[in-house]
Amino acid sequence: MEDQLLRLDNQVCFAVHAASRALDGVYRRELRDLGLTYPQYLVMLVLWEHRPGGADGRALSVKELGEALRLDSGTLSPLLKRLEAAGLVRRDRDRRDERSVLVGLTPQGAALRERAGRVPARIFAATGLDESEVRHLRQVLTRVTGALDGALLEPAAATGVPAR
Amino acid sequence: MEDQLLRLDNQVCFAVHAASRALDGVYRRELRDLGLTYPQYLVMLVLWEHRPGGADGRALSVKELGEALRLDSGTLSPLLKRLEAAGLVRRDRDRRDERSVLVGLTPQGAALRERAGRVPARIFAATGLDESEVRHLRQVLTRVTGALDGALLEPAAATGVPAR
DNA sequence: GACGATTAGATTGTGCGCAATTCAATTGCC
DNA sequence: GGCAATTGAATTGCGCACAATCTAATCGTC
Repeated sequence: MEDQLLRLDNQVCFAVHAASRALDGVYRRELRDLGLTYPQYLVMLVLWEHRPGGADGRALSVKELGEALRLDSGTLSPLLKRLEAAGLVRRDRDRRDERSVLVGLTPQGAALRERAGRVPARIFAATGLDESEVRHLRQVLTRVTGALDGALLEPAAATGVPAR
Repeated sequence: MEDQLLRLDNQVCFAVHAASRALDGVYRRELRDLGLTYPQYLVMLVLWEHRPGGADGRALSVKELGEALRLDSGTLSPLLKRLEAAGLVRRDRDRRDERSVLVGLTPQGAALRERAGRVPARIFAATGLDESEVRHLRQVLTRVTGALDGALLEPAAATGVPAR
């Protein structure tokens, strides 16, 4: 019986892993003519979101981007350099705190938003889910991610009863 | 309103992506003293499963492993070489079909199964889910993965109504 | 104001994942 | 039997992800 539970658990972890890769595959196709990968698209989404006006909305530091996307500088630094090389973002040192690098959109980066507009609908259709399932799935996964991140902060063996 | 839905869709995709990485992080810690990464652990799970007896259970080809794990040779070849270098698996050409490589467990690889036994329970605890939630989540994700893989086989723009 | 501690990014190294290509073995067709 | 097409692995190239380390800037404390 315990064996049953454990097998089930393995399957759900694998299911998350496999679903993530399958999503990545569909995004890869849908983003190809935008010249973006899925992680790059995520960065662009955050940037688009934070300048709802058109003008020169406020830029975000690498740290803020990392907090929003749960990524560290080891991932973001090279990714942002690629977006910069593609002409989509600018990276400038913050004059108020020279440790920070502020990431902002170029006109081309801002303009890309419109072309990316149809992507979510295609992905949504490809999942075969309805809206309430999406809502529920998001809620469950967000809770799980929080629990997993919390578990990582604990010693290491805190899976059950506290030490007596 | 539609915009709202699209945002939700972006969120659920990100939730899958983030949950997958969070899971990977917890597995990383739990598998550290086994010397395995999560993908390596998945390969070992498949091998352990396919030789339930103790003896010299049947080996699996790289192709069969790839089908079970949804991975291609570009990922599996170097991964299996690392497992081989670690002394956990053997790789031998199939004498019946010299194109195939059969992957089998070494005694050390088989022995590792026991030490890995406690891992699933720790992961399960870390997710904070109960058994029925796990079951439901697995079912939804498996369905989504199938739908996404199916969508990849279609032309590219088949998001809605078929052409009239 | 000087100095140790902290913080933000960048860099390096390792491994996963996939597309595209290559090569050898096998199969199919004539 | 001979040759083209197919199949199974391996390799190459690129990008993501994370740990560990490094550097420079800033902050705290005295």
